[in-house]
Amino acid sequence: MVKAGPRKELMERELLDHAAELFARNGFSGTSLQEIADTANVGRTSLYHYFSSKEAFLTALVEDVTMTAWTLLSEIRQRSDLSPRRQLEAAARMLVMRVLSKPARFRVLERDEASLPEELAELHRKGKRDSLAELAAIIDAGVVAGEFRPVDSQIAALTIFGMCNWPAWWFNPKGQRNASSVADAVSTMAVGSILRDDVAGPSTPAEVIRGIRDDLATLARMVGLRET
Amino acid sequence: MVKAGPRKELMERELLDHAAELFARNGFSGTSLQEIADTANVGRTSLYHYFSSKEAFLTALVEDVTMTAWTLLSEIRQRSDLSPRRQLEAAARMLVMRVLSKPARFRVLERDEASLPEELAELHRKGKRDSLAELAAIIDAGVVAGEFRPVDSQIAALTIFGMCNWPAWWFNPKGQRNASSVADAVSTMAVGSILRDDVAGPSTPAEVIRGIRDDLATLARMVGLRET
DNA sequence: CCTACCGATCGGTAGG
DNA sequence: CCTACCGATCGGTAGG
Repeated sequence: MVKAGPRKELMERELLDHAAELFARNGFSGTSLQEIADTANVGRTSLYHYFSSKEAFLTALVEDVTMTAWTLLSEIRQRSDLSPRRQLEAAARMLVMRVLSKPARFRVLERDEASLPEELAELHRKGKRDSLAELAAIIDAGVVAGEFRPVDSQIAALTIFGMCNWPAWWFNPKGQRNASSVADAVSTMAVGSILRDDVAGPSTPAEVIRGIRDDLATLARMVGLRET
Repeated sequence: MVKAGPRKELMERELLDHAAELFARNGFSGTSLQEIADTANVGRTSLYHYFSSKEAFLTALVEDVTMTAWTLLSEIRQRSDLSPRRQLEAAARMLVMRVLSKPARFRVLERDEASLPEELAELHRKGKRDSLAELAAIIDAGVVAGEFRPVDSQIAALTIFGMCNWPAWWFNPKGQRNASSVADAVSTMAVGSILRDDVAGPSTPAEVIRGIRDDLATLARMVGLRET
């Protein structure tokens, strides 16, 4: 990695931020280089000093966003100190925080997927596929462990990605809610959405008795009795 | 409403379907009228016989989609035969089915919101605002009734919209899952995401005892005893 | 006068 | 970081 001059780096960063906002609002095709230049008060052709093409803006915007989710999800899934439920909670929280750290870039990536150069598009598709598989694996583990309902883990994983990505479209960094509280709320909802619970309520006396026995066992542990 | 010739209506419908797919894939700005014309095997200028401008395609695509959600949600919220929980379940199911009936149009509406003519954009914003309020009202009612956890109803409603809209981006009508089973899965997850349950588990002996008392009351009802 | 188009070309603007 | 341009293609409209 060649160290670029700080002036140039600063300008690149500023141009990218403007480009992200414009691409997120009007799309890649709907944004002209002239518009990007205008927001930065430079001539249009001067942009080519920093980015070799319009596509290079898009590449720079999304390349740091595309591949990271899979790595992070994989690390969470391998943490044996966390139950699947806690893994899912951590995963959802991480996904929301990640999305809210750069909301405009996520909207661009989601929106203008088809405009990505083929090599990057392939990385992006692989990243999505692998991330989905990691999240589905966490969910399957939780189903086997009895923590989660016996859901279709593909649909559940896709739906939870939806929950975690959606804040990119409505979150206002200048609003009253901070990213962390949104992440807490969404991750709690994500866990709740597939958590095994008394959805239907106990429906037979036998189930009620089993519930009482569970409660008594919990109570026994609390007061220090050995399990019988 | 003037009855148009069936031939013209048929052609309009076919053109709209092609336009929806192209707009959904490459965006409004990223799609040329030439491309739409090519997929329908007509000359580009012939399109002007059916639609007065490129914008008219966009308007026709989304105008039937924009305002309907609010009406349907409002009707569900006013059904006094349904508890808030069942209202939420019905609402989520309806939202998913609605999205999956025309996935491409929903993607276009979400993606190219900024390209809508101002009058339609205003309707769209109002539709989203009102729909959010209806869903939040259902959630608030459920919180008051004790069916739902005491969530921030705005965040919860936005997140549930996210869950219900996301299938538009991954659902494959030719795949093995049908729309109805996806709607069932997502609506169950939506309800579960805010349903009051033992999310944290009982944490004090007093809570365990309360749980046992609840179970005993349930058991008493089952075997026909009067509540004490 | 209507419909369903056609080949050609308008004035402007795109990325480079 | 500008001026001066290019090949092409854009959405939209002309006459027939």
